[in-house]
Amino acid sequence: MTRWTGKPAYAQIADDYRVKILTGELPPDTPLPSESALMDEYGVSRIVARQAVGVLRNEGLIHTHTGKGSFVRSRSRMKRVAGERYRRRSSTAPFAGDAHRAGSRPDIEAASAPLAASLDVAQRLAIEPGDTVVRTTYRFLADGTPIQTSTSYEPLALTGGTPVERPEEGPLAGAGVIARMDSLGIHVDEAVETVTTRAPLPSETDALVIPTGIPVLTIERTLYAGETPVETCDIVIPGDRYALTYTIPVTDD
Amino acid sequence: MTRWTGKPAYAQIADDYRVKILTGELPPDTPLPSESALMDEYGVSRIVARQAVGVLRNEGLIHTHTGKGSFVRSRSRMKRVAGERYRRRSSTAPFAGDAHRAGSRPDIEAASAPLAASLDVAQRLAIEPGDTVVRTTYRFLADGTPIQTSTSYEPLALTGGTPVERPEEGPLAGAGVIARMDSLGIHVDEAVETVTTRAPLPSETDALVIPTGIPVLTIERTLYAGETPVETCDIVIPGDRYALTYTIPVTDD
DNA sequence: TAGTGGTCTAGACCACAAT
DNA sequence: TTGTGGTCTAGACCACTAC
Repeated sequence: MTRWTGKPAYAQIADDYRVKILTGELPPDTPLPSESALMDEYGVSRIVARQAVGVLRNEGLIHTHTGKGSFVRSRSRMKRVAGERYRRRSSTAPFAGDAHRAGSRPDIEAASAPLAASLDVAQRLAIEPGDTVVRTTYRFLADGTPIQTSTSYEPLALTGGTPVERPEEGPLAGAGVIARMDSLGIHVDEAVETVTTRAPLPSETDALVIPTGIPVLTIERTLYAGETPVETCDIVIPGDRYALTYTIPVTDD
Repeated sequence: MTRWTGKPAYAQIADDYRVKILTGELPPDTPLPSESALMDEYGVSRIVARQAVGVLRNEGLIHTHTGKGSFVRSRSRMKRVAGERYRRRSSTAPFAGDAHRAGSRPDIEAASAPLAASLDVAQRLAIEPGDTVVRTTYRFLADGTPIQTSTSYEPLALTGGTPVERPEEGPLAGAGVIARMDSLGIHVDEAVETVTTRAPLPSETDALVIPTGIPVLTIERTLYAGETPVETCDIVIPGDRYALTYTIPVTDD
């Protein structure tokens, strides 16, 4: 590493290979040079070679497997179209539709329990903190690999004592919130989604099998029947496997 | 580091401080122990202490400054509400409104030039590859700090020879695409946005001053007048400074 | 001047994968 | 058995910051 271009050695090595990956000179699944090969090629110590590889891994451009090597990541994204998700008459939950369109076999794990609403959840549902809500945690899988988690909260005041009190049980199990609420005469007519991104929590890394360097998309979604919030949930999806599409009407003000 | 819990030392140290940060035990701007303090506390070498700090930095939980130390990052997000952005009669570009609502002083840099449409841009605008488009690159700043870049493409066939051919010049400079198109009798009535997340490119890190470990949100947006796309653009925003809100009507299908 | 983080060298042992 | 990446030690020099 004799030439000095104002950047540290590891950054220059990372830059070189980033260009090769992004231009397609190194297509997906191509192996990168081993750490010792990089040491020879650039005349640096192993730490520096590793650091360069680490940068690319943290950018999500490559993945590494011990004993095998580093490989260019392939990027393909499932499309989640908000407008298609929220249809009153669909008989299955929106996720199943997404998966079918992508040619994947969907699977949903769900478990629910009542609990007292936290301050945050109470605000989102326009109820009092401490009021009872039914919390349901979901994990969605496509072809056996987990691809989305969701934690949903519904006021027990709406569903308590009805056949649809628990989303994963009863006659409308797996049918989706909108259909279940419809069966109670509650007609959801609006969904509000707030999208953010961040690094995954360790628990999310486990639950969703997220490789190092991949951020997650988080969606805070609240469903409204008129002015009344009837469900709110937190959705977490791996950022490299999904694209979210929204259609917004342009109004006259 | 005598106790062994199945995780490498650096991961355990990172876990300890991640918990302290996420639970609020270490509030924003709190300094973390220095590397040598971590070496003493856990009985590890400097490399390991640094690695632990590096994990937290890559997760966006802390930021480090040479000669000063590591500090818990403060997280506050600007809200970008899609429904409020797309109003035909607003006199300023949507970004200025976002900024004003957040109490920030907005500033917009823009530069445009004609060029031949790439395959991708041509598909998005439903024109032929090679057709001339006007490309405008924007950089949006709030209180002097860059907060969003955008690269916009408009078919020259729509705007060529009119006073609004270049977005940053003419009578409607800074008024936004929708107003400019309106002045030509082209009435935008729909926006389609596709949101993804990824690590920033080096150029984006520079242009947006993105700290290590922060992903970006990318929005591919196309504006339609009826069935006709009239503008498409690629928006890049730092993932830690924005939340995107969308309102979706629930239809009967 | 002392302390901080940023970079780097030269080793070492381990688990895993391919042969 | 050989090569790979994963972890770790014990040093070193530098630039920047605070005092």
